[in-house]
Amino acid sequence: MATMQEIAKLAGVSRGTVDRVLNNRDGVNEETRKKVLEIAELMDYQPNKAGVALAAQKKNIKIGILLYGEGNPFFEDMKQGFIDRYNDLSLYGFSYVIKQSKSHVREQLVALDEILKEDINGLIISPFNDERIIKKINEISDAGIPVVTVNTDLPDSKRIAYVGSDTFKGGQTAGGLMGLFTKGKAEVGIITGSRNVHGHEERIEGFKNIISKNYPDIQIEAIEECHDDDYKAYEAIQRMLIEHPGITAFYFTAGGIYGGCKSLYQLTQKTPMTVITFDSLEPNIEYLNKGIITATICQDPYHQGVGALSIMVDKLILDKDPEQEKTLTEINIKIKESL
Amino acid sequence: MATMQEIAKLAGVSRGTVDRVLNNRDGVNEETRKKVLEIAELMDYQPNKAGVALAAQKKNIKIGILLYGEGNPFFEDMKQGFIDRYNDLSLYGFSYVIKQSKSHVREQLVALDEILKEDINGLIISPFNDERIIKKINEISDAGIPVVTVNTDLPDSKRIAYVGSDTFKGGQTAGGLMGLFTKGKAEVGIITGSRNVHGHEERIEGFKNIISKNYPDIQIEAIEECHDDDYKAYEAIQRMLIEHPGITAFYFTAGGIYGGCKSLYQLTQKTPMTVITFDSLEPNIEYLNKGIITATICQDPYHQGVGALSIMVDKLILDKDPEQEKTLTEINIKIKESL
DNA sequence: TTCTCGTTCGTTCACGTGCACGATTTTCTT
DNA sequence: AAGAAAATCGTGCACGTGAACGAACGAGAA
Repeated sequence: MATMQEIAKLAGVSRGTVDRVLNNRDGVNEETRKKVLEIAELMDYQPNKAGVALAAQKKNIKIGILLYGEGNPFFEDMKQGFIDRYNDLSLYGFSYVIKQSKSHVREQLVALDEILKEDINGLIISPFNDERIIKKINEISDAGIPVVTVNTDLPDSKRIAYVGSDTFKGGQTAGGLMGLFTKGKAEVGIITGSRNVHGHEERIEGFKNIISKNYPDIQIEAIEECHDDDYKAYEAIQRMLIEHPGITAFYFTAGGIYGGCKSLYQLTQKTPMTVITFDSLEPNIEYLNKGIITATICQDPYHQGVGALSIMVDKLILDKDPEQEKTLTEINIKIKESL
Repeated sequence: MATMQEIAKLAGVSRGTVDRVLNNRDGVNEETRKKVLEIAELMDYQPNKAGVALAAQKKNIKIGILLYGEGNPFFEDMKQGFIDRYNDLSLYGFSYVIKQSKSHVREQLVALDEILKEDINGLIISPFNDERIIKKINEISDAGIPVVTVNTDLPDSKRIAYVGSDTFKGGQTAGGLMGLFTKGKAEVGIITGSRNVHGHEERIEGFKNIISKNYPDIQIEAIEECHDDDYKAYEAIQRMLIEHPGITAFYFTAGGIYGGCKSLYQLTQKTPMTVITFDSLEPNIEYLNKGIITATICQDPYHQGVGALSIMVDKLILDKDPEQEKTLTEINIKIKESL
C-alpha cells in the first residue's frame, strides 16, 4: 500500500504538498497538483484508515440519534445496531447521543430542539411524517449538519440518505404468504396503522398487488385504522367479525398486535385463522408462539441502525457521500419454529 | 477516554512501563504493576483502537481463507461478507488470501497444503467432515495458527470457533412451514445430501421433530440421498413418484435442486406440490420464481463470512479470544415475493 | 574493591495522516 | 525600484500504541 510519504518522494515534493493535493485544499501550483495526482492514481493510493482514524481523534465529532417509541423493542434492536457499529467505528474518536421521545410529533419536536443543544455534527432521525419535522430537518441541513433518516423516510426533505425497508415489497411478501397459507382461498380483514403513513399504505398496496395478480379467490373484506393502539385494534377485530362473519384471515400492517391478537385469541379458539403481521416485537413473538399469528415479516431494525451509522461516519469523518440515496434492508419471514 | 500517557502520569512512571503492565510483559516490579493496574481499572482504560491499528501495521499479518465449491453462489455471498468486513478492518494493516477448491476431500487437502505455504498467521476454513482434514487442522493449531471453521463445523478438532447456522432449527423451520403450507395434511418425500453429513442429518431430525409433535397427518414416505448431484436428484424424484404416487410435498435438505426441480417441473404441471429447500442459490431462485419451490430457508452465508473474519482479527490482532465457541447465524425464510 | 550480570524502568522510533505555522519565491503596487 | 501582498511549499507537531534500546541501580562473584 502506497503512503503519502512515498508519493511525495516520487513527485519530488514534501508530504505536506501531497496532503494538500489529495485533500483538495488550495495553495498548490496547478502543475504540481497534476503531477501528484498522476502518481497517486498510478500507485492506486488509498488513505490508510488507521492514520486517518488517529488524526480524527482531535476533531471531537458528535453524532445525534433521535428515535421515538420509548421502550419499544423494535428500537431496542436498532439501538443494538448503533452500539455494535459504534464499537467498530469508535476508533475514529467520535461520540454519540441517543434520545428517544414518545410517539407524538410534538414530543419529537421538543426532543429535536434538545438534541441540537448538544453541539452535534450530524443527525440520525427516525422521523414523523409531519410538515414541522420536515421544516426543522431542512433548517438543520442548511446549517451544515447532515441528516440521515432511518426506518421512516422523508423523501421531500433535505436528508442526505434513508435507511429502511421496502414497504411495498413487504406488502407483496404478505400477499404471497397469505396465498400460500390459505391455498389461495380466503376472506381477509386488514388492520392498518394509519392511512396517512406512507409505509403503512404501501404495505396495503403491495398486498393488493399480489392478491389481485395471483389469487382471485382471496377477497379483502374490510380495512380499519387502529393507529397502533391496542384497544382500537381489539374493537376493530370484534366489529369486523360481526359485520363479516366469513373472515378467515387477518393482515396487520403495523401496531396494535397485542390488542388485536387478544381479541382473536378469545374469539377463534375453534376456527383457526391465518394471521400475518409485521416485525417481531414482544406481542408478535408471544402470539406467534401461541399459534395465533401464522407468520411475521421482519424489516431488520438492527441493520437499519448499523447502516445509518455507517453512512453518517462516512460522511462526517471520511468525507464520503452515501453511494445510494436509499438503502433498503432485507425482508425476513419468521414463523414460530424459526424465531 | 483515558490514555496510557495519562495513566503513566498518575502512577508516576513512564508510558513504557504502563505499556509493559497492560500488555502483560515482564520486567516490572510487582508493586509498580499493582499500582498501574489499579489506576487503569479506576479510569476504565480501553486501548485506543486507532493507536493499536496504527502500531499493528508493521506486524504484516496474513489470514488464509479456504473454501470449497468453486463458482457456487453460496460461497460468493460468503466471500462478499469477507470483503465487506475486510474493508472495515483493513485499517489493522493485515492481508488475506482466499483459495477455493473443488468439492472433494482430496482437493481440499491439496489446497490446504498450498495455502499453508503462504505463511499465513490464521486460517478460516469451510471444512469437509473427514478424518484427514481434522488431523491437519489439529497440526495447524498445534503450530500456533488459530483455525476458525465456517458453515460446517468440526467440533472434535482443535478449531477455536465455529460460525454457521443452526441446522436442527433449520429443519424445525422446514417442518413448521410444511405444516402451514399443507394445512397439516401431506405425504412427504425427502431428498437429502448425504446421511453422513452432520448438518444434513440434523435438518431431517429437526423436520421430524416438528412433524411428529404438531402434524399427525403428515407422513414421511421416503428419504433418498443425492449427494448434491442433480442427475441423482432427478432420478430420485422420478422413482419416488412412481413408488409413492400419493406424495404431495418434497423437502430438500441440500443440493440437487436443479435436477430435482426440473423433474418436478415436467411431472407436476397439474398437481401443485409443496416444495421446501435450503439456501438461495441460482436454481433455488429460478424455481422459486417458476412456482415450483414454495419457500426456501436461508442460512445467511454473508454474515457467516463477516463473523468468521471478525473472530479471526480479534484473535490475531487484538488478542481477544472468541466469546462463544459457536456463533449461529439467523434463519431467514424466503418466498417468491420477498426475494 | 572491581567487574559482571540481572532487574527495573525511561527514552526513542515507528506507524500514516491532518493541519497550523512559517519560510521562500513570485507577483503586484506606488 | 523597493516594499507589500499573494502564491507556493516545507517543517513540525499531534493523535495513541507497540516494541527495541539502553541507562541506572543493586546484588553477587572474583
